[in-house]
Amino acid sequence: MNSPRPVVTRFAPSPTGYLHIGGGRTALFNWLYARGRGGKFLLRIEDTDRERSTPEATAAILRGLTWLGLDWDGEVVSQFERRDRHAEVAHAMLARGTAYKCFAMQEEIAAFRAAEEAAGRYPVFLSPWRDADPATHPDAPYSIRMKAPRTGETVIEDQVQGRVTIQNATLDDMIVLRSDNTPTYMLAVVVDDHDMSVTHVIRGDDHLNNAARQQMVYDAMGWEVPVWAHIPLIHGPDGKKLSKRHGATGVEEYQVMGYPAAGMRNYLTRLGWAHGDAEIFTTAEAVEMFDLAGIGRAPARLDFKKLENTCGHHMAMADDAALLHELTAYLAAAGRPPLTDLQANLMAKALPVLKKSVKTFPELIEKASFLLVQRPIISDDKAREALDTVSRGILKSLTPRLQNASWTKEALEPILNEIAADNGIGFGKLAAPLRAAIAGRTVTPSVYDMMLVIGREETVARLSDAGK
RNA sequence: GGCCCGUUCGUCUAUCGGUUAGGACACCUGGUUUUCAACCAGGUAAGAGGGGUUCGACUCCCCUACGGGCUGCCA
Repeated sequence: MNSPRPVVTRFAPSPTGYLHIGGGRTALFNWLYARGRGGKFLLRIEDTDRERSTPEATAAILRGLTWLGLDWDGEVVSQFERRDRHAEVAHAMLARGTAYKCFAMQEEIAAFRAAEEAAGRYPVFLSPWRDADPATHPDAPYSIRMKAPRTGETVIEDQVQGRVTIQNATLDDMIVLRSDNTPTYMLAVVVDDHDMSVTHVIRGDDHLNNAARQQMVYDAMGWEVPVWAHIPLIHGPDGKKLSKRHGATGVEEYQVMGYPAAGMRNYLTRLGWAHGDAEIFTTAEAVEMFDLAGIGRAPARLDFKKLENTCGHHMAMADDAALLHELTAYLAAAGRPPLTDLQANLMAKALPVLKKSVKTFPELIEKASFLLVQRPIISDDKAREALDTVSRGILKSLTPRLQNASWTKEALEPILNEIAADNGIGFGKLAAPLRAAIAGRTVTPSVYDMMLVIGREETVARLSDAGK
């Protein structure tokens, strides 16, 4: 609070799997907050758990962030590589008298906890070494425990949750440095956040209780406590914590499903955060509007329908060239065949029309099938029905009329209307076989749009094929 | 078990003691249309329950219920 320091936020995932959608949102909030205030957004990989951390997971997290468009400042920090510094701080605490050597064995502690729990009590392990005379210390491995206050309370001034008070008596003297000299998470986060000059810690509220213990470390070292903001976790549509059984939980899965990144950002920003009635906004606008005060206190549920709707708006407002670029990236990510040069050219022409009515890239591909197929076009069952003998005759009579027409909607419209009238049918009846002939299916964009995109030559060729 | 947090339409939310409780998604109806869409107009729909405080509570306090989190020499 009232800190004169420039804003520095960070995202600090542990590399034990893909980037979770909840983690992606946490990163997004940190990113928005920093970017909106001319601050820095840092990335730190919490890889101190050597058993579970993998370089593949780190790579996946970076890919996910990159896809979401969240760029970080400076180098990615590896927490593991900072272990010497963590140990150094633990020893500094020792020297300051805010920590002590504990020789209690793990088995001893585990047994104590088991016994307490069996007795129905809350196990707070009080180490007998807390006030022991150093002269009595055995020559044995030890861990370093923080000498936490036993009485009173610790108050967390949280920007989202408000003032949270924790009784110190419910907290035991946590270990900051293990007996093998490696730091625990509680120590490492604080040391890293301090060293990285992090001013605002925005993270999941599963860390709210941890904040009290971490604040004690800040106090023990005489460091300035950062601004806390613990945001509620994302839940599945059923209100339960989001897990695999709800379907996609990884950010990259959403890319593979074909959601545009801009729509994803907009949706995720609005999930658990509001700014009046603002619903659809650009990333620049989000950066401008985002604040901690707008974050809700209750966990929000993922709603795919709204995600799709939001994505639809972003598809429609996207820049054509950028959209084509993202489509290419989508195809690669989804393992679908890339566009040929010809297809890319046609797509560029069709995009201004197609983008208005699609929500995702798979839907875009579906609507664009007329320009992706090659002659001879293979019709589906419904299209074949539409191409009955009578219809084929009509198409045949249409072909020569198209040869000389100028290729604009204004010029084509009267011709098609005339053909329809000549055959005593409405335009709707004529449109069906036209769709079938041009696209091989009955659900397509408007016939004019298709004809204009593929051009006269191709249109005539397809109609001729169908007329045979 | 203990501690901490949360609870407004089905969903995301606005409201910051006085509103016909607003918007968006979804849903329903109608319109438009060359199909599916898109688009336009309208509609249904909410303060978990119970006590207080107050002239007046969705807003403040307490209890209950429900949901979530933490309770490791994991992060």
